[in-house]
Amino acid sequence: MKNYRSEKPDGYRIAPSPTGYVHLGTVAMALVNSYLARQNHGRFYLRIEDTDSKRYVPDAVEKMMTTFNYFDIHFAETYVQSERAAIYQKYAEDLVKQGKAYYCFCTEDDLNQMRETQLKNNEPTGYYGKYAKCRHISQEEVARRVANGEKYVIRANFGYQDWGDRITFVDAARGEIALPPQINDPIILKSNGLPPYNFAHVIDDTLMGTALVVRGEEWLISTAEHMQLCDLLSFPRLNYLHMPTINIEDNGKKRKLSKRKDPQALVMNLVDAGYPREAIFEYLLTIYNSDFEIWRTANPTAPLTDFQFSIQKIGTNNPLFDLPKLNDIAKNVWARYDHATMIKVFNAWNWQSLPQITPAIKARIEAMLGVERGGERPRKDLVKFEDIPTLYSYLWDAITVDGASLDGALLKKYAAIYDANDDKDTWWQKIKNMAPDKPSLKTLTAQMRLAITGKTNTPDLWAISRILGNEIVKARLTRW
RNA sequence: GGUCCCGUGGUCAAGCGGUUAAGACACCACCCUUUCACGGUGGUAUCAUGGGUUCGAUUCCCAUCGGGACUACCA
Repeated sequence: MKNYRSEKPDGYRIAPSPTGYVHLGTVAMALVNSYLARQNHGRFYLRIEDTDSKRYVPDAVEKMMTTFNYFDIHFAETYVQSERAAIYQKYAEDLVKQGKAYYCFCTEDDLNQMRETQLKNNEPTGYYGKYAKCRHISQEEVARRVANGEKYVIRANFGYQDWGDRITFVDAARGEIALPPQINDPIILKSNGLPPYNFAHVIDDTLMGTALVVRGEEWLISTAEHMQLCDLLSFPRLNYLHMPTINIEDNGKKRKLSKRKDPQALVMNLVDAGYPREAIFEYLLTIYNSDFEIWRTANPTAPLTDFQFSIQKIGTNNPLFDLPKLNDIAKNVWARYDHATMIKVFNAWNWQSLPQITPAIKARIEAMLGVERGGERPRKDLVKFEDIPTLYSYLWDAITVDGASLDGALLKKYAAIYDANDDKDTWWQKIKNMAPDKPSLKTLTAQMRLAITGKTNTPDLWAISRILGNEIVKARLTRW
């Protein structure tokens, strides 16, 4: 076991519970912690918080690791809380021996009854004061009841300590916070022999040497209890940083991103939709570090790891998830990639999910991914691969065209001179020759574009025509 | 209900006692353009409210209101 006293804590971590899915917020925490670890020359580690036996999900850890790997998130160490039961038990028993914790035999019914009474009397709910019945059970009785096979939990005895009016600490992002002490005697060991979050957190982060506990804002209030637990265990108090949580607007109300209602909440949904990983990182960085965008503008092509993450620039508001913003970032990320990278990323994506995909169409898509790419002003119309069937619908054989405005004779004239082998200048020269004045160049190209692609708004027509080839282009031109 | 956090445009936000209150997204207009884009320029729009403190408050204090979180043998 690590002796925390002899080492300077240098760890940063994420501590998800294994539900099988990685939440956007978890990726955000991973991102922030890995920056902090890198910048402070610390370790970045993973702790699986699986002490809730009711919430067991098979293969959950494997599934999460797949996602982390996909995002190139790697850990120096990995801990699993359920494998550490003996450690928590030892600390809990030690506290019992010191009179700082005690066995509690109250059943669920007892506790429900207690809560009802408290509610009825307008008293705060919880296990405290006169309601903490098991505080005073004698050692003999404890031994007897345990021997009898009665179920029990271990509770910290906060009642005997004097915690003062307030417990204060400095949150790395928010400054000084003053909280009333927890007066309840919290459970530190559940009847299944495992600790709940509060106890496991304090022990693990102390033993594992966490320099800064970076976690969601939802933990802010319980920090008082965590400090009391540290005190009880004679551990130095931990350092904390509470991050804002990402919300979403629902009927004019803010609420946390929910994995059931909001597909964006699960990062793999975003990935499956064909967003670039980097866009997800960049979006999270714009949310969590207000000068990221300024840095990105100044360093358009620098790798993300060059960015200096700053704790001072973490906001304290809970931001709303903004899909248009993510989309914009995605466009810019794609625009930075070269054609070879695009093809690589596209192939790594589950392109098989595209409708009616054939080798020929896939080849067209890959070619399309190179159109107007590179150079000073790359095109920015692709958000996510999932959009390809609508964005580049003309790459499929069957297209629907609203041809009401099309001039069949004109298009046939163009079909007659079109040759996919022409270079761009030749192609353009032919078009100019075709339309000295009669139809303006603008109308002519609009007609061609509509007939060939079914759209009024597409990338370079010459490039698209070449990808489709003589046969298809001419067929589409001559059917009006 | 209690406790804690938060409150600058539609969204993300800079600001940290004196500013024409940055910037990004979205929206609109115009410009550029050998097609479509990209890009460029400009525009609409913000300090929740009420009290203080101060020569002066977006900035500091208090109250109100609003939003969020916690209040489990879940994390």
